[in-house]
Amino acid sequence: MKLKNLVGDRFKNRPSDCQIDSHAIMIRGGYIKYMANGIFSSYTPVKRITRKIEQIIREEMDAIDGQEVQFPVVMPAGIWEESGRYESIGSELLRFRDRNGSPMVLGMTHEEASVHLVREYAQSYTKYPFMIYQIQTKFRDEARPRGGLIRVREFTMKDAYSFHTSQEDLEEYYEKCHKAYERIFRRCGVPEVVSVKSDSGMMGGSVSHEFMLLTPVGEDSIAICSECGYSANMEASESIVENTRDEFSQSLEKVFTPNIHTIEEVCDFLKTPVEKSCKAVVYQKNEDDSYVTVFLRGDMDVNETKLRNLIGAEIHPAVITEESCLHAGFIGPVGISENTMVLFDSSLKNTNNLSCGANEDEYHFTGLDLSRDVPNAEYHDLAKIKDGGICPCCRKKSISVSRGIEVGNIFQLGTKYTKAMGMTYLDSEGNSQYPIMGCYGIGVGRLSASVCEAHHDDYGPIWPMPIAPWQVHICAVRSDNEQVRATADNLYKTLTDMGIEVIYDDREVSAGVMFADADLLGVPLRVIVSPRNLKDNCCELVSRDKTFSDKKSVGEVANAVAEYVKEKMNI
RNA sequence: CGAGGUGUGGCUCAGUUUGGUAGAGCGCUACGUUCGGGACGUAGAAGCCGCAGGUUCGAAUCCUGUCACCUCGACCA
Repeated sequence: MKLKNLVGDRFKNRPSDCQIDSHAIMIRGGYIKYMANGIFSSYTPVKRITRKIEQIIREEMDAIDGQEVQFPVVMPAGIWEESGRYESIGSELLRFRDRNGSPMVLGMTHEEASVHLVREYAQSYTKYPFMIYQIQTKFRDEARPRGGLIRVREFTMKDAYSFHTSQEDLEEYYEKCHKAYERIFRRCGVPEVVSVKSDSGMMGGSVSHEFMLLTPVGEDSIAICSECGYSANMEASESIVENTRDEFSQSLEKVFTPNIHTIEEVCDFLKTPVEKSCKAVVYQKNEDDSYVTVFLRGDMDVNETKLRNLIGAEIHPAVITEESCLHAGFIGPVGISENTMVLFDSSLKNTNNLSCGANEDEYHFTGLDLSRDVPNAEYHDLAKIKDGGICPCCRKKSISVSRGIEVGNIFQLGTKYTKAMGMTYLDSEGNSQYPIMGCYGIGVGRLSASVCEAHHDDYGPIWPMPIAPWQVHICAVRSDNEQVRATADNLYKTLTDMGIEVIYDDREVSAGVMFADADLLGVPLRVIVSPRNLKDNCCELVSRDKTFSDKKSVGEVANAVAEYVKEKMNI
């Protein structure tokens, strides 16, 4: 199409309320228009981008046997009452009543709808497994939208739901979906998206991953190990922070004099009854029979799960007593402060040392004989992971913490929704079973904004060819010149006939305006037709990212463009 | 929901302290001169100064209330 017909203003000033670049660019470039808090309209360029992203998603979902369906945006409260989420979700779920006074909700996610859709169909194990997905508008009444399309209240999302008859089958499919996601992000031009372990939050279930585009403006903090590839959202990451022995000892002395305390003294300090003061978790290492002992405070149940993931071994809870300490190789009382755990290994066996735990501000227990050198002792605070900290997986000091935008996620849901909503099937032996579910989401609009955030310069976005609003941008500099106009018109027609998507700027404006607008549209390949070039009977090809430029004779330019486009489409 | 900030043509902002006819630049319209990185001249159009009360001869400006937005928290399939 011709640029002069494109609806939407492009302008020079950065709007003052835009905090992040992608937001400013999308406003300045005529991509989106603000309507209300967290609610935007999209102009043609961003609509074309998201349409292409959606098409890529469709192809990859279909390739793993997904079936596209569509759920309603407006749903009766009833099915949300079945799952229990009508009550459990807060004001993020928009509730209202229809003309008859029936309670309704605006869909913010569609687990309930997906179960509702298939629970009559899938009553036999022979129907499984299957996956259904949709690409559709969702509404979440977010407390604080921000960053243009990064965090909005109304948005388009691809959400998929798979149903299985065994955990193994779910895990196998989950892995397939994980790989499909990697292909999607690669094809959208952001192969740098990483998957990280995450908390499953209100979705329920156990295993989940988030797909994060790493960028300083992201809302989440992610810990990544450069050595072993471990990665996790900070919310979910187990962490190990090493304290040097000196720091540790110094801090410890502020709280206790270095001598042996009784368990009563420690418990008194911790304000915890003796009988339920602590529990020890002891497990046996694979190698050389040595022990690692972890002491948890009695009410730290949540960390037990994390710990199991961390250690990858059975854990044996026991109330700490003199006996259990002895068993673990230690003598005397042990206490742990809130959010603090201590790991140490059995090379300490038969010393008189007890362990000490630390958090950032306080060191809460004692028994350590500071006069003795204990070279193998490790003092760890598992409460917070830090930049430069120790990787919980490979134990090297190789953790780096980055910010990231969550552009997708995948969950192993289990039977939470099928149970709650009474969906069952008969297995091959005639027993009634609950199907096991997985769910898989990608925020389409957020992904487009994330690509912009990851690939832009001071002048505008640099869209990857597969999702660019147009593939080629023709600038007819001095279109009042007859030869320029004729050449550019002809090139526009030729390329369009070849099936290439062209935005054609034949306005009679100065070159500066023309190039600035082209930069804001971010089309990956630009063809400049101008009197200066035509003097040599050629046209100029320039890539938006400035890494490529070439001159081709007027006769060759169309083929050269087609070749370039074709090459860049296959990334 | 808590703390702070901002509301003035489409955009960026000045004017508010000390009340006195509504301002600039960009953008927009017309004509002319320019023409490879947001050119210039001339002439125009466009604003109930977020909204509602109040004080005053007179309010963008002072007072009260309210709404919206921004930032930081809380929250967040």
